[in-house]
Amino acid sequence: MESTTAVNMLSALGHEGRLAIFRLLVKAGPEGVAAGEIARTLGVLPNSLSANLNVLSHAGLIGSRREGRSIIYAADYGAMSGMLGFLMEDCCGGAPEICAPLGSVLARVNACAPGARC
Amino acid sequence: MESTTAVNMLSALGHEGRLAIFRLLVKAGPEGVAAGEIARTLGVLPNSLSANLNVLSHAGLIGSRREGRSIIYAADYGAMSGMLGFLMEDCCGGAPEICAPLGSVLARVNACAPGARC
DNA sequence: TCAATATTTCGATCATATTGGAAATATGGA
DNA sequence: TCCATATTTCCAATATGATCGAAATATTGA
Repeated sequence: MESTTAVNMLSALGHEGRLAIFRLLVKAGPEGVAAGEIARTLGVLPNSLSANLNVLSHAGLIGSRREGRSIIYAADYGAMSGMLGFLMEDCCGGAPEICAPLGSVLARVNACAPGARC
Repeated sequence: MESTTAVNMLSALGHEGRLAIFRLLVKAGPEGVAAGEIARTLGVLPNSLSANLNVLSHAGLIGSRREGRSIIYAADYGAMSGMLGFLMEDCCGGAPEICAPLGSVLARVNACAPGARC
């Protein structure tokens, strides 16, 4: 993963409202949640939500699909995993057994992408 | 972990220079790296580095200790682990076996705190 | 086509973060 | 004490991001 990509993701998440949105979607799973339901759940204005969803989407952290007149947003677990892996790269010099397992586990999270059985 | 804490950490990392500093410290391990060496390695101005180290420090992501006339900075693995755990909380509803292992692994990373054998 | 719901775009104001130069502080050695 | 090294603080210019109201677009059903 490029450093710029990770920076975009992290700065997107470094915002109270966007972090709440993303965590909601992470909990919700690959099926995702409609924008309106997100707005209702978190109690935010629809235009603020739209702007924040746009930031998260451009960062690659979430994806969307239309369903009827709603637009469903879902976390991109693969992207998140890539970002976490980038953050932990060569943790503690790569040698210690304490940090090493992260790599393999993060790789497994990739399987939790939208569309996968999860 | 409080949401505000996680936001501070993520927004601290959502910056090209600070992410580079933090990744350098994550790689370096609990012994840490002197500020001057960080500046030389990354090729940044000492005042910019100082400001960025301050942001990372206030976010709780790194710690510091004086050693002679140098100040040694080191990643706080426990804090990082807490932030990652907060981000992944109840991933995919908590049920799926694909996301669940993250929790246990992140707990183990806590052992990689400064001072621990790592 | 008309009305209702869902979401996005626009535009202005306001606040906050970044940058780089220069000076200030702190430590160690001669 | 004096000097060199290491790091931080101060400052002003610039740029970027957040917020909110209001209007615009898109989809569905009558």
